[in-house]
Amino acid sequence: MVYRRTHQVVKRLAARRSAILAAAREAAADGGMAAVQIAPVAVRAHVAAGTVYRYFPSKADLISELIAEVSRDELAAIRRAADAAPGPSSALAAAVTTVAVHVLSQRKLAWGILAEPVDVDVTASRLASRREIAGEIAIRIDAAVRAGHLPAQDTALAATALLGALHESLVGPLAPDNLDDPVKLRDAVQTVTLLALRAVGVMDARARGLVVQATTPAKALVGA
Amino acid sequence: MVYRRTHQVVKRLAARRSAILAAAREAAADGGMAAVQIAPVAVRAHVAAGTVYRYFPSKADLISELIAEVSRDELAAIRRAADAAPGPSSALAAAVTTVAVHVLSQRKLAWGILAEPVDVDVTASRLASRREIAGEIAIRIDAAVRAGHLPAQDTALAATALLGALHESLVGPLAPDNLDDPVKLRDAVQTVTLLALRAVGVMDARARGLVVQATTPAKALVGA
DNA sequence: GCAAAAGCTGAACACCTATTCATGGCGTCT
DNA sequence: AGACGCCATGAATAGGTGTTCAGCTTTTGC
Repeated sequence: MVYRRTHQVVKRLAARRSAILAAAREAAADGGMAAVQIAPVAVRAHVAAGTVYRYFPSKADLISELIAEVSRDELAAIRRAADAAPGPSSALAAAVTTVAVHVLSQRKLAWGILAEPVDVDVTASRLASRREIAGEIAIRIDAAVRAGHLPAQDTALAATALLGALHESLVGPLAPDNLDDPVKLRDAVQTVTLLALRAVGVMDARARGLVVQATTPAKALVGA
Repeated sequence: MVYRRTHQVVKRLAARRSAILAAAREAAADGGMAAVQIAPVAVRAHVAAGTVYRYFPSKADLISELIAEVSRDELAAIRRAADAAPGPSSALAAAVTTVAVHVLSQRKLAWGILAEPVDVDVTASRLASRREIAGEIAIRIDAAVRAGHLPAQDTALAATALLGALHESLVGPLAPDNLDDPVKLRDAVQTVTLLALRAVGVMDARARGLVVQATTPAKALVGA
């Protein structure tokens, strides 16, 4: 063998791969999943269309990785927020709020990751993504239940329902469209968080709504 | 003019149109929206592919009407159930239960109507469908609020969130897949109804969960 | 029965984007 | 410096499905 990948090359390859993924993410954040087409993404990443296929076997794989990546970031943010909370109930509230703020900060991207029609099959990665997030929420609900703050319940189902409520009301087609106003945005987050927490049995949810103020402002979360 | 539509012909045309819509509905109930393709639908309706275009300008229109039709049926069922209830809270519970039972009875169809990726743009009719159903739920929430059974709240947002919770947990990708068992089915309906009612502030929701027993059994609702 | 008009047919077309692959360029090792 | 081979290119290809339309069938009114 007269050719071996040098460290420099490996780094360049990795960078290019990241660039392609980043380009896909930008495209999705910009115009939804519909905008994630091979040719435009390639242009964004400053490579040729064929090059994309040297890094991803197919468009489905590209989008799947995109979903996985966003999902990982989201999960990390949720954990960070929840772990920083003083108790199980606050942790749950923080987790819910984090999801709400994130999806609102990146509506198009969230819609694309969650539910937007795509011409390739990405059900598997979407399922995995939802499972991860729902699982994390379920864990937090469970903790609150064990701490005696919530009634016993089917935590998995409850977590799924919570996410459904958040997504539908904040990024779904019926979501209010005037959420650019920061005040209304915060109101929406608070209202939905309140609903979600009451759904699982929190009684003093209104008081906990204040945790919204304690979390990192939306701006800082946009990039995460 | 030596040709005028006779009553008989008008009836035949209407019948054919219905047949095509029915075929589309069957296809959707059978294999989701992905199965609603012009050629197969035409076969099911016993017409040629071209004939479909004599009744619907495009596939998007066909699917839009399908969505509208199912939505109308759903709305009627919700109203019927809610109006039969003795009071505002029961009406709300009945409405929620009806939605839950219906989507569970026709998972594939519901998924297709609500969220399944489609290759044509049906956002408008989906939006209208959601708006109608959510509006009806909002009305029922509002009635309960006015009766003093629920705290004041943004009823439109609450209704949207409720539907999101129902849909995600019952027909979404994370929905339990063993809901063929009638017992588990009823459990799921009851659990999700409980969650939904608590979300809007019902305190004695557990007791109201019993309304599930009072509603028409799933079997009778399948065709509706 | 016949001409005119509407309805129906289904094979051919059109369109759109993911995917391929022959070609050229660049990095690596002796 | 030179030869070898990986990497990148992007125009051409492929494939599938919605849509069209010229010809055929059915219905109507006389």
